[in-house]
Amino acid sequence: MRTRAPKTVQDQRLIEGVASSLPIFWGLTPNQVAGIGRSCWTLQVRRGELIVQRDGPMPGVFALGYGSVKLSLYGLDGEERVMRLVAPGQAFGEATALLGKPSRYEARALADCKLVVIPAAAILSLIERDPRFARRMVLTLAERALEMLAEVESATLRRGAQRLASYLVSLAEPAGQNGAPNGSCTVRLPATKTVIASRLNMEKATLSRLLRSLSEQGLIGVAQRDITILDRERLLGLI
Amino acid sequence: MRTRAPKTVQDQRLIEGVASSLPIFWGLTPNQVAGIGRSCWTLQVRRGELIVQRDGPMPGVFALGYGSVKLSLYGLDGEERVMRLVAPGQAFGEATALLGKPSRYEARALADCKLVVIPAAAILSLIERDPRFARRMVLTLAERALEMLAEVESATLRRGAQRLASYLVSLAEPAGQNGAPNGSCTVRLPATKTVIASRLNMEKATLSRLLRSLSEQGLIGVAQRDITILDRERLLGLI
DNA sequence: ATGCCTTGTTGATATAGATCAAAGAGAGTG
DNA sequence: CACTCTCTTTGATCTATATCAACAAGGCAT
Repeated sequence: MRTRAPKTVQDQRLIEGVASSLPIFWGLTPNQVAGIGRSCWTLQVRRGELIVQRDGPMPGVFALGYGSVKLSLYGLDGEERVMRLVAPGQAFGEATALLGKPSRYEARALADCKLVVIPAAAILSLIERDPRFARRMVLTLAERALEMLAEVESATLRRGAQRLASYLVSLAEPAGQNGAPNGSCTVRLPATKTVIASRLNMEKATLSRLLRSLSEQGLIGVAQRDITILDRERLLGLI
Repeated sequence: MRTRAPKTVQDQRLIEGVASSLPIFWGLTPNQVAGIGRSCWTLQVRRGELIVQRDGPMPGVFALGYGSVKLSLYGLDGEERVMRLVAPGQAFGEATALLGKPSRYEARALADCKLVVIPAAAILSLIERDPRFARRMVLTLAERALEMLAEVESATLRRGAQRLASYLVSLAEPAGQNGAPNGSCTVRLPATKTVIASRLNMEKATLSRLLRSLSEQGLIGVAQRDITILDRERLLGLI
C-alpha cells in the first residue's frame, strides 16, 4: 500500500500540492516546499483499510489528498468512539508524530484515499531552521489543544441534542452559506449516520430519535444524508 | 491584586525561580531567563479569588509559585466541571495565551497563591529567536494536546469507577512510591472530594459511593482525604 | 468545649441514553 | 430485476448516574 521511492512525477506534484495546501506550510518558499516534498511519501488505501493502528507507530503527519478518514478511540470492551472525520486538505497526527509516541487512536479509510506522509523529522528540522514556521507550528498545535478542550466541554457538559445542534450548525458554516432566500440551507453528513452518531458520542438509535425530534419541531428537514436547517435561530437556541 | 512595576528584589528572584523551573524554559541561558523575567509580573490571590474569568482575556502563561488553582468549564445551566488542578511548578493557559483568544475556562484559587504571568509576546519572541526553545514549545503543546485527548477518552469511554481508579493510580505515581513493605501506599487528594468529583466528571454523591465500594472490596482504604492503595494490581485491573 | 458552617454520606427516586431486537429501506452487484 | 448487505428506524426494556433531601461529621473561630 505504500508508494515509496522511486516516486513518480505525479506523486511529486501531488505531494507538493497537498503539503503546500496545509496551513502550517503557508508562507514557505518554493524551495522549502520542494525540500519538504523530497522527504515525504504517499500512501494509497482503499475503503475500510487501516491507516494507523491503535498503539502503533505514527510515521509522520498525515495529510489527506482525497478521500475520507475517521480517527477513533476504543474502550476496553472494544466500543468505538469516532474522534474526528478528516476531510481532504486536512492533516492528522501532528502531536503524536512530533512526540514520536505510539498512536492513541486508530485511523481508517472511510473511502478510497490518497495520503501524504510528512515525516516528523522533516518538520522538526524545519522548526529549527525557520523561526516563522516554528511560530506557525506552535499556533497550530495550540489550536489543536483548544479543539480538544472544546471536545471535552461538549462531551461532558452538553446533552445529546445540544451536541447534535452545534454539529449541524458547524457543518453549515464552512459550506459558505449556500442558503435559500428564507435562510434555510442544506448540508450533507460527511459519513453514515452510524459514524456520525459515534462522532457525537451517542448510539445510532439515539441519533435517529434526536433527528426525528428536531425534524418534528420544524427545526430541520431530513432527507437521508442531507439535512436542511430550517430554523437556525431556534437551533442555536438549543445550544 | 497585581504586583506590577516596581518589582521588588524578592519578586524578581521568585519570577526567575518559577520561570526556570518550568519544563519549557529548561536549557535557557541565565541571560535568556533574566530577559524573560523582566517582562513577567507576579500576582497574589487569596483562597477563592478569581484569577481568569470565563471568556475573559488571558494575559499570558500563568506559572504557579505556590498554592493551588482549579481550572473549570461551565455548562449552560451554570454547572461546573473541573478540568484540571494546577500544582506549584506547573503552568496553565499556554494555548489560549499564545493564540490571544479569550479563555474558555475559569481559573480560581483553591488556596492562597502566588503566580507568575509570562506575557505571550515574550514567549513568541523567544520562539523566533531560539530554535531550540521553539522546539521545546512545540513539544510541550503537543503533549498538552495529547493530555486533552486522554481526557476525552476517559470522559467518553470509561465508567466512573475506571476514571476513579486511574486517577488514584496516577496520584500515586509521581509521589515516588512512598510505599509500605506490602506494596501499599497512601496519597492525599489534592482538593476536597466535591472538587475531585467534578474533576472526575461525576457528582460528589457518586464519588462517595464509588470510594465506599472500592474500600469494601479491599482495594483501597479511605481516611478522609487520605487514600491508601491496598491492592494496586486489582485497581489496575479495573482500568 | 460550644456552636457554626462547610463538606461528606446515605437513602429514595428520576432520567438520559444505552442496549436488545426486529423490521424496513437503500444501494450495489451479478 | 431479484438478492444481498449494510444502514436506519422504531419499540421495549434496562442501567449508570444524576438529582433531591436530610442527616452526620469535621474543622475553625469564639
